[in-house]
Amino acid sequence: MKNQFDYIDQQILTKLREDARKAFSQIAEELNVSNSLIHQRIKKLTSEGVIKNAEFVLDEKKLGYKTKSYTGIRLREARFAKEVMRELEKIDEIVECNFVSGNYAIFILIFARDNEHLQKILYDKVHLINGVAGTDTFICFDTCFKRNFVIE
Amino acid sequence: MKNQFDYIDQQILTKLREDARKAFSQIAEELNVSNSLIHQRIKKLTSEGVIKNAEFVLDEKKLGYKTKSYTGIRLREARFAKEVMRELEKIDEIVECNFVSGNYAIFILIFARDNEHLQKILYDKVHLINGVAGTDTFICFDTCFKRNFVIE
DNA sequence: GCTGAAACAAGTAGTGT
DNA sequence: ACACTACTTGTTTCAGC
Repeated sequence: MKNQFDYIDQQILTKLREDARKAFSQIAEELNVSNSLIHQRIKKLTSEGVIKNAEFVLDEKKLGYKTKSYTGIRLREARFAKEVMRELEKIDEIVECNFVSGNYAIFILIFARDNEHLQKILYDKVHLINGVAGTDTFICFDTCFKRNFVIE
Repeated sequence: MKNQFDYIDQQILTKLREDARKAFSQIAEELNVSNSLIHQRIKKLTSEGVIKNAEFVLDEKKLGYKTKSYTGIRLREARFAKEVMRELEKIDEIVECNFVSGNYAIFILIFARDNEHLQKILYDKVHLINGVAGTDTFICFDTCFKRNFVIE
């Protein structure tokens, strides 16, 4: 099964994923096509939702978030999931929230200033949410690597 | 304790994190400062490593990755960690790898085409790495939210 | 540490094949 | 589905305050 994306689409996505500020005109030059073709393709890919947005990636440690943790949440009863999720969304330090299979109902990613701050988030906020039975926290000592998936 | 970043830095980071293609000149206008000041600040923030890079965010599902999973890896002996990590890095579908505290030594994020593909990655690749005792996989049914941390 | 002007490069839209 | 042209806008550098 092949994707609905041709070589030009694939190249555009690859190049812009590496550098969102890359000039469209330069991509055109590298692919030996016109400026406006690149424009049209990007417009198409954006309207299709393949391109979601463009963002600057910032260093969270340099901005004061030294403690990163993955935390699994156990629920008292499975039916609390949505309600708990809505409460979790109110906590700014929780930057990602997933419904998952397995031991935990919900799996979250937390960026805290330090370990003490993380403890406060867990004890004074997450644990007080109605329906939360308990949490298991995996503190991230080091992100060995982080990269993009392959576009085929 | 305050950050070493003033209002202009903070605004630049916030605006560019929301939209990496935003014109620097427009940021200048919004903040009522000169064009070149924005340039100088961005240069400074980039050289300091606060700004890491700029990337387009793509929809992984539309590009064929339907199954996302968080997977914890248990090691036969803790000292295998680095070696195992280097082997994990060779598997393209593993897009993030962390050393963590708790039950698992290593925690990874996998983007697979479907459940069958995920199974192959785990059984035919991860489980064959020397030092890996076992894995626990949390398949992500839904990412309820994903957002940026607050810049203060 | 910041501005302003000027030269250059890129983005955008319309037209034509 | 693509290229060409003309017009608008943004980027970048540097002299000067």
